[in-house]
Formats: sequence, structure tokens, C-alpha cells
Amino acid sequence: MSRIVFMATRTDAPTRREQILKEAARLFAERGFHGVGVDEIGAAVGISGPGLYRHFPGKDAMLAELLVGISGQLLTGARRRMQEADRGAGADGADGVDGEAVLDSLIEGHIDFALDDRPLITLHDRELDRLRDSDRKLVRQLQRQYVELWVEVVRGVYPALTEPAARSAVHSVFGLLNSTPHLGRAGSLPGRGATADLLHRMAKGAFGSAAEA
Amino acid sequence: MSRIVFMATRTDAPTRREQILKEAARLFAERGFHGVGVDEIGAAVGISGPGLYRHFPGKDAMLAELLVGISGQLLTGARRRMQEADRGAGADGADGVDGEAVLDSLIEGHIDFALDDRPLITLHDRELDRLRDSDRKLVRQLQRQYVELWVEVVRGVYPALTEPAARSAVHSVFGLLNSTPHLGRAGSLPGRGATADLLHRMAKGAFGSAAEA
DNA sequence: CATCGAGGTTAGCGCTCGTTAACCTGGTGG
DNA sequence: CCACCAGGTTAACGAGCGCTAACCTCGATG
Repeated sequence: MSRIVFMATRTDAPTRREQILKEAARLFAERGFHGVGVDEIGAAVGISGPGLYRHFPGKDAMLAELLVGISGQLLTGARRRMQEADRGAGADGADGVDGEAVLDSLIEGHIDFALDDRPLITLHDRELDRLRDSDRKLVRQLQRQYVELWVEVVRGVYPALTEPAARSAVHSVFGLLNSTPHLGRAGSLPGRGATADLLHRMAKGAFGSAAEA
Repeated sequence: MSRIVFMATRTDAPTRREQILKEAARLFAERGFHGVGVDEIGAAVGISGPGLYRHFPGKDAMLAELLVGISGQLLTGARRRMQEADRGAGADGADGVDGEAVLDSLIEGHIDFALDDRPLITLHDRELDRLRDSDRKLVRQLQRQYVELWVEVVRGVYPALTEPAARSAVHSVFGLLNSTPHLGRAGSLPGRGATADLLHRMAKGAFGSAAEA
């Protein structure tokens, strides 16, 4: 379910640290960073308030670890997907990677993240300003690299797009994909697969229309 | 610029109440509802802290008025656009309104709002949970009506969409259009007109691809 | 078996923040 | 000229919150 700390699928029980991060993410997303007290976070994992300080130096550090983790995972996953596409393309005799396949893979990865970790998606663009300067700079840098990676791939697939237009288009598609928290909480969705499919088609359609004169 | 309280273009100077709402919106969007103190809001309009209580019963009331106002304006504007399209269609002999023209008008209206009142867009889906129950219910009701109005129009233009799919698509397009706060703060944008055009094309493309099998 | 550290507990400090109280002031209508 | 009120001011209170201090406990370890 949650990839808060580790990328690989885990089989062992989550550590207390991970429990805390998961619950903190949920609470921060629901009521905002300033709207949640440390006592509530502690209660959510069965310990009380100051017990959290055995695991984190402060409330800020939890938010920082969450946001840095999210940004890092998105970037790492995107880079891995590009490399996989490169390896796949190296096998045949084509003159480069299959740009459209890479873009599809990026979209799929972002959708997986948006559907599986909705609280983190919410935090990602809501609480960035609550970070210490150094942490915020780091997160912004990771985000920027993620965006630039997308821009590069998108411009490969849609050469008609200027670079500023491609960047705007990428941000807008992120807005589209990150709308998952606003989609019906559970019951109203037509199933995860169908939703992922719909989002994927819409993202592609949006890029395509962005590139048309 | 700002349509915080009145719909029509104003020529007279804004009242103190309006100044306060405008600055509060900006500050809330920048640092979150809990992250802004009443002293800061007061300072932003040249008075100090408790002076605000001559205009509002409390900090909560400012947020409530902002969010109710936003939702109401969006809904009112959308209804007006539908009526205008109906009147236009009544003139000729067609068998109904021009659905695509209505959808274009809805998209245009939402983009105008997203580009002109970015702080309000940010607040709109970020601080709703900080409202009193009654206010939150009202805002949710207005939002729901706005969404349903879009869903109706979208299904008219793209009959292939099921109702749940159309609703998801509408929410996703809102995410796309509401991405304006993430677009470069000012300089990097290729001009307001070009940005509005890009967003419009992307929204249409997203809907179109949502409707394809 | 003694020790020790990881991981808790509760009490409480200090600060911030929303709100109220009490007071001031300048323009305006009778 | 005076009463009044809209719209400010500063002082201060009370609640809530992040964090620290001091203490407890229990399982692992030499």
C-alpha cells in the first residue's frame, strides 16, 4: 500500500516510525499541518504525544521526511522508468527510445502514486511552505527535476510544443492526475482500473490537444 | 481584478471589508488558514489586529465568506452562461442549445476565474475543512451544484460518457484548470491569452479522450 | 544477576494566537 | 455646540500547542 519509506514491496510489519509517518500524512492531509497536534498523531499510533520525540526531533521533521520522501520517490521512479525504456529500445534497431511508451509509463507511474497515496498527493502541494528553508529547497529541487524530466519526454513526443508551453502543459496534467483526492472517497468510483484508465486517456488527450495549433 | 464580493465591474474604491477579504485570501493561500495570524491580516490593510473585529465577528467568518463567495460566484456565473446559450439557441431553428458552445463558455469562465483569482482557487480546495459545519455544508452544496451542471453539459456533448465517468472527468478537468497557481508566478508564462488558450484546448482534449472507448 | 538502553509515561513550561475589554478620536446630523 | 457612532487603538486574558524534564519499565546482553 504505502511506499512512504521504502520502494520495494514489504512483507514484514511496518516499524513504529513508518506507522507514525503514515498516520501523520493522513492527519496532515485531512486537517492541515497546523491543524493537527502531536497528541493526535501519537494517539493515532497508540502512544501519547511526547512519545513521538523518541522517533523524530520534532513535528516539522515528520512533514519534512514525508515531503522529501514523496518528491524523491516520484523522481526515482520516473528515472527508473526512463532507463527501462532505454534498455527496451536498445534491443531492436530503432534510432532511439520509444518516446510515447516512456510517456505512457510516466503517466502510469504518476497515476499509481496518485491513487495509492492520496494523502501524500494532498500534502505534496499544500504544506510545502511549512518546511524549513533547506528542506523546502531540497523538495523544490526534486520537484523541478521531475518536471524537467516530463518536459523532455513530452517535447519528444509532441515536438510542436514550445518549451514553456510544454512546462505549463505538464503542470496542468499534474493537476489533472492529482485530482484523485477529489474523486468520490471510495464507493462512487467505477473501480480502480477503470479510473486509472480514464485518467490516462485524459492526460494523453490533454497533451495531444496542447500540441495542436 | 478581484470579484470577491460583487460580480459587476466596480469603479468606486473598495470598502475596508473588501480590502480585508482580499488580503486575507492572499495570506490564507500563501501560508494556510492556521498559519496566518489576525495581526498579519490587519497589518496587510494598515490597521492592527483586533481592529478587524469591527468588520468581522472572527477569523473564521472571513474564511467562510471567502469560500461561500467563491462557490456562489462560480455557480452563478455558470448558470448565467447556460441561460445566455439558451437564449442564443432560441433565435435560430435548431432543436436545442449548442452544447459545445455552452461547454466552451463554461471552460472559459472557469479559466478566467482560475487566472484572475489564484489565491481563491487555492483556498477553494485547501481550507474547506476549517469551516463550521453549517458553512461547510453550504459550500459543498454549491460546489455539488456546479459540478452537476458541468456533468450535464459534458454528457450532452459526449454521450458516450457514463454519468460516473463524466463526473470523474469533470473533477479531473477542474484539477487541470485549477493548476494555475503552480504555473510560473508571472514572468515565465507566455502571456495570459496564450495560457488561457492552452488550458482551454487541454480541457477539451481531456474530455474528448475521456469519451473515447 | 546486574546493567542498560529503547521506548514509553505524565507534568509542566513558555509561547503564540484568537478574542475581549476599555478607551480614544474625528467627522457628522440635530 | 454637542452627542454620537463608526472605526480605530493598546492591554491583557485564556486556551492550545510544541517541546522538555524527569521518571518508569522491560527485554536483551555480558
